Amino acid sequence: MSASTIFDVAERAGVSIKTVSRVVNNEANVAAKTRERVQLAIDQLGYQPNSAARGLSSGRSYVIGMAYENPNEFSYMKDILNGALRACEATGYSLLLKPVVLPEAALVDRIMEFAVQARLDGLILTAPLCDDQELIASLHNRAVKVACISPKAAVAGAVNALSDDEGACFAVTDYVIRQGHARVGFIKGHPDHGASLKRLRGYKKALAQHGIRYQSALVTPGYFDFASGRKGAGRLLDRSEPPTVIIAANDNMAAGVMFEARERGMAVPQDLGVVGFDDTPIASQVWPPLTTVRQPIGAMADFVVRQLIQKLGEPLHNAIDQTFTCQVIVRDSTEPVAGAPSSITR
Amino acid sequence: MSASTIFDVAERAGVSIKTVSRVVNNEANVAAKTRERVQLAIDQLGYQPNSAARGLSSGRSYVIGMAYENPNEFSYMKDILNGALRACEATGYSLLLKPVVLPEAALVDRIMEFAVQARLDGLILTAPLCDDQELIASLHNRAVKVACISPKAAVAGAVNALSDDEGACFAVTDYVIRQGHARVGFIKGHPDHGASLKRLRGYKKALAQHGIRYQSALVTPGYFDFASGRKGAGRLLDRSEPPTVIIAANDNMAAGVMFEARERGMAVPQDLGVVGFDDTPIASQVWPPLTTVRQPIGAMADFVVRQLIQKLGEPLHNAIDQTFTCQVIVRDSTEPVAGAPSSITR
DNA sequence: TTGTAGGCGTTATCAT
DNA sequence: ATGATAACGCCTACAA
Repeated sequence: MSASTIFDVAERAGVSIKTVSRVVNNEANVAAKTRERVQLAIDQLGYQPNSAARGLSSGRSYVIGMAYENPNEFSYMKDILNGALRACEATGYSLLLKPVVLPEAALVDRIMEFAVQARLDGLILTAPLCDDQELIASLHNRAVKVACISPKAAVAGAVNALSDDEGACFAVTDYVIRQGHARVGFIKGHPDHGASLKRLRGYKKALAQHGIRYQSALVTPGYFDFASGRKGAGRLLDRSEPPTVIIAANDNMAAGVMFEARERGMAVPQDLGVVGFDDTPIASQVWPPLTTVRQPIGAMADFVVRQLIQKLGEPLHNAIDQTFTCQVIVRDSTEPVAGAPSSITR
Repeated sequence: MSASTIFDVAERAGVSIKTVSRVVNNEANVAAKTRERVQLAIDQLGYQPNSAARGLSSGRSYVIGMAYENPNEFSYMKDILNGALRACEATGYSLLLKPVVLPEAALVDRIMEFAVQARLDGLILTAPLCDDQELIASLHNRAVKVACISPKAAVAGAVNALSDDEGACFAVTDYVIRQGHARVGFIKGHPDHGASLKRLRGYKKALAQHGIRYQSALVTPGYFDFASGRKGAGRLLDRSEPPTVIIAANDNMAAGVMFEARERGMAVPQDLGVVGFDDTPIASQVWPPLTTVRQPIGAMADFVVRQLIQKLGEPLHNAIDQTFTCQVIVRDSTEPVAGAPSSITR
C-alpha cells in the first residue's frame, strides 16, 4: 500500500497532473468545478505531495533551520521553539534544529555546513548568534535567507524580531523606585547578548528620570545563569551600602539572587526586593514568586518564521523588523519599602 | 554558484556516477585506488549529496520524527532532544519535532498525519505517548518504525529505552529510611506515565525491606508539575502524623514541596526532608539543593535513535529494549534525623 | 483554462 | 570492479 501520487489523483479526477499540481499549490487559472473535482480526488485518496520530489524539482527544500546557543536553562528557547514549530506547521515547512555550544571556534563553518547540507531555505538565528557578522556575511553569500531573534540591532537583509528590552527594564526599574527604593542594584546579562545592554540602558534611564545618581558600585556583571546571579548578589550585598532591591537581567539570575539572600538569612522582599526578567517557570517556583517581565517570545518566533517564508522568493535588501513590547508582572518578591510613598497598585 | 552534483564528482574523478554513489554510501566492491580518487574529488568540490534526490530515489526520507507531550517544565525533554539531535547528526538523519498537548482527542490522527506527510523513516515516542496502543497499532500498520522512551513496558516490534525507575526509587527510599526516617511520604507521578507506578513500587519495596508498614495516608497523587507537588505536600503535612521526609516522583513536584514547607515555616531538611527525581536544573536552584535521582536521559535518546536507524531495513518482530540504571544524587535537602542510627556516608 | 515534455540528482537494476 | 540507463514524483517552461 504505497502512498498515492499525483498521477493517481489526476487519473481519478480525469485531469492532467499539471492541473492537480495547480490545485495543490493553490495556483490561479483553474476552473472552480475542476478544482473541486480534483480536491475531491485528493481527499479520497489521502494524497500528500512527496516533499522530496517537490524539493528536487523546485530547488527549494521547504525546510528552515534554527541555530541557537544551547542553554542550560531552556525555558526561553522552549518558547521560541514552540512558536517556530507552530508557524512551520501552519505554513507547511519543516524546522531543523542546530544547537551550538559557545564559544565555538568553528562556529561559522559548522553552521554553514548545516545550512548547505540541509539545503535550508532559511535560517533563524537567536541571540547572540545573530550578532556574528562573519556568519551573517557567509549566509548572505550562500543566499540563505536569515531571520534574527533579539539581535543587537536589526540585521540588514534579514528579518528581525526585537523586544523592547530598554522600555521594559525602564518600566520595572521605575516601578521599584516608586515603591521607595533608592539603592537599586542591577545584575547585567551576558555581555554578548544585545538585550543585556538594552536592559541596562533602561535601568539607567529610570534612575535618571527620578534624579537618582547612577552608581557603578550597584551594578555588577552576570551571565544569565543561576550561578552568576548568586555571585553577583554576593558582591552587591557585600557593599558597605548594599542595595535594597536587586534587578537581575533574567529570571535564572534572580533565582540565584534569592538563593544567596536566603543563605545570608535575608527575607525577600522585606530585607531585599528581587526582580527578574522573562517570566520563565522558575519565576513562579521560587519563594516568594518573582516580579518579572514577560516578553512575547512565541509571537516573535512566529513572526520571523512567517516573514522569512514570505520573503523567500524576493531578494531582501532592507531589514524587515518589528519590535515587540513586554509586560511587567508584579509578584511577591518586591514590596513597598516601609514608610515610602507609593501610588502604584499591585 | 550552485552546489556540485554527483556528475561533477564523477567527471572530476574520471568514473561513472554509480561509482561515486558507491563511495558516498560506503558500499563494497570499489577498488581502494578508485575510492581514494573519488573521495579526493568529493573533498575538493565540497560535494554534499542532495537529500531530496536521494530520498526520492531511495524511497527513504532520512528523517525521523519525535512526538512528545509538550511539558511546561522542559528540562527533561531538553535532555532527550539533545541526545536525539546528537545521534541524528552523527548518523546523517534529520529530526522533526511534533509537540502535542494532552489530552488530545485526535491524537492518533494528528501523529499519523505527521508521520505520513513527513514520510518519516522512524518515529520516537516519549512517555506517555508510547503507551497508546491505538497509536502504536496505526504506526505499525503504516510500517513506521517506532522507538519508545520510558514506556510502561517494552513495546513489541519497537525499540525501547527503559530506565530502572523501580530500582532507583528503591535506592533513594532505602537511603532516607537508613537515615532514620520512619514516616516517609510519597507524592506519585502522573498516572499516565509508566515511571510513576514503577517509582511507587520501588518506594513500597524499600518500606517492606525495612519492615515498615505501607500507609496509604502517606502517599498522595501528583501530576509531575510544581503545583501538584505543592498541593500534595499540603495534604501530607496536614495529617495528624505527617511524614518527616517526602519523596516526590520528580524535581518539579519536590520544588513544590519545598515551596509549601517554606510557607508553613518548616525548615528543610531539619523539619522535613525532601527528595526529587530527574536532577533537572531546578534541583540545584532551590534552597537547599535537592537530593534526587539522575537518569541517563541523553544516553537513552541516543540509544533509541541509533537502534531505530539500524533497524530501518529489517522487519522488527521482537522488542529491542535496554534498561538504563540511575544514580542517586545526595544534596542538602535530606539529612539524618537527630539521634537516628546511620551508617550511610554522604 | 488545461496539457505535454523535460529535467531535478539520486539510487537500483542489470550489464559488462 | 565498474558503468549505462531507467525510475522516483514533482515543478517549470512552454504549448494549445
